[in-house]
Amino acid sequence: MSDHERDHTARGERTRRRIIDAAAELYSRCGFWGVTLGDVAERAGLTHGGVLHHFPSREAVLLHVLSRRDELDAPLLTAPGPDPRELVEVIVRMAEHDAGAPGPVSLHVTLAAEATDPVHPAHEYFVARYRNLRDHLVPALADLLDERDGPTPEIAAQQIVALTDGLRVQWLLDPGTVDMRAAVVSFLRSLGVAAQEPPGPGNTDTGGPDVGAR
Amino acid sequence: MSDHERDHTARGERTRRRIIDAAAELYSRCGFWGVTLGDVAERAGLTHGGVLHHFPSREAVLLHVLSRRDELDAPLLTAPGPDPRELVEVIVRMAEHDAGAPGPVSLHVTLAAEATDPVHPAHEYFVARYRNLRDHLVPALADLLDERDGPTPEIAAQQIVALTDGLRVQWLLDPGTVDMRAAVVSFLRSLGVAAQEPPGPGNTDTGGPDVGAR
DNA sequence: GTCTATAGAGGGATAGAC
DNA sequence: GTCTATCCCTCTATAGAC
Repeated sequence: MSDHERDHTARGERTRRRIIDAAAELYSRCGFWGVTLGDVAERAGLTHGGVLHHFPSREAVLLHVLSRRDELDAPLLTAPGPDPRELVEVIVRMAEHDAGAPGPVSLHVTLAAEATDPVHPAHEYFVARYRNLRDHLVPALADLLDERDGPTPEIAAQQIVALTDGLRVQWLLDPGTVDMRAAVVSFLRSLGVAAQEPPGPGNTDTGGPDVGAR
Repeated sequence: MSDHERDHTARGERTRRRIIDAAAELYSRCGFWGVTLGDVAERAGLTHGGVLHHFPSREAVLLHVLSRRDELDAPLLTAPGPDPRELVEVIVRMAEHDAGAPGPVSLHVTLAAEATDPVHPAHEYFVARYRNLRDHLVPALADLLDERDGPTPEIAAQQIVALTDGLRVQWLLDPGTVDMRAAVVSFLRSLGVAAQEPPGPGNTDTGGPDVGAR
């Protein structure tokens, strides 16, 4: 491959990436139905014809946004289940991380709710994602929970994912009224899987590993 | 007022109601951005011109859908806070009721997520709604919780609302994998506000009173 | 009270110039 | 690889017939 060709395709890749990032930002605010090809093109710095050179259709842009998201948290979903001893820390770090990253949080919340409709182009994606996520948490929870007087690991996984998602909605609507980290830590203590004292300082974005439906 | 006039306005009211109900059903599947005036008109059995005779704009239809929703659960939001002794029962009944009513659940989940965007026409509505809902739960929780080793009433209210919302998303995506009632009951037990034995039988729609963000 | 007609803007997608 | 031009369709909203 010549230098010329390499530069050529490298630039194409960069443009595709710019388009995907632009679309992700817009979807995070307005959802898939609220964003047009023209909106995406404008934010990516080209025309809507240009976007359609890189992606065959509007729907294809969405699917590539979702693939990109999977790449970004591949460490989470392809890795083996979290070490039970680290589970609590991982979940709490996710809440802290979320609190510093409204964009990705909003992308998840908005698209997941839209994709509730079986006809939505991302429906199958989100069904599979939630299944994987819960299945990913169950083994570590099975280790930590006392099944005698607490939820089953399956129920606890549903609860943790639900709590996380629900807090995100309240926080996005009205950030000042919700403390995602405190609510998550307190829940893990109620479950009996976290110590009584909080494992770390307040609402800081540690940039640490990520978990949760997002 | 003549009989003629009364029949006239009564029919108008019925048509407005039909339009609002049609819009609510469609919004529950596709959100506000995913539904056009033509869609609403078709389902209500008129043309889009007919719809615009009753409502000045597309946005007005949405706002009337939200008002209608408020009317339907006025007993919840205008009543004084639940009696602490009934709080658990009310919350559990809500989960059971939801499990039999995907339409209203989906309307809430989809619009709340969309309305996360400050520009969405329903943004202010949902901000206020969540504030009211949490404030409504706090007094009863303050009565029930042992503050020494549990969450504050404010945090517990955030958690209950979040758990409920999050479970709804998982349930709508994949009903077979989620037991909303079990997850809620188990959480209330973890909080120490519900007895160890479940207060009633399995997933039955009792048609009882309603609580929750919806 | 509902319809048809129409305006005017904007949507997604294709073709071809550069 | 990107743009412009274009097609055809759908959208919201208005005006006026019935």
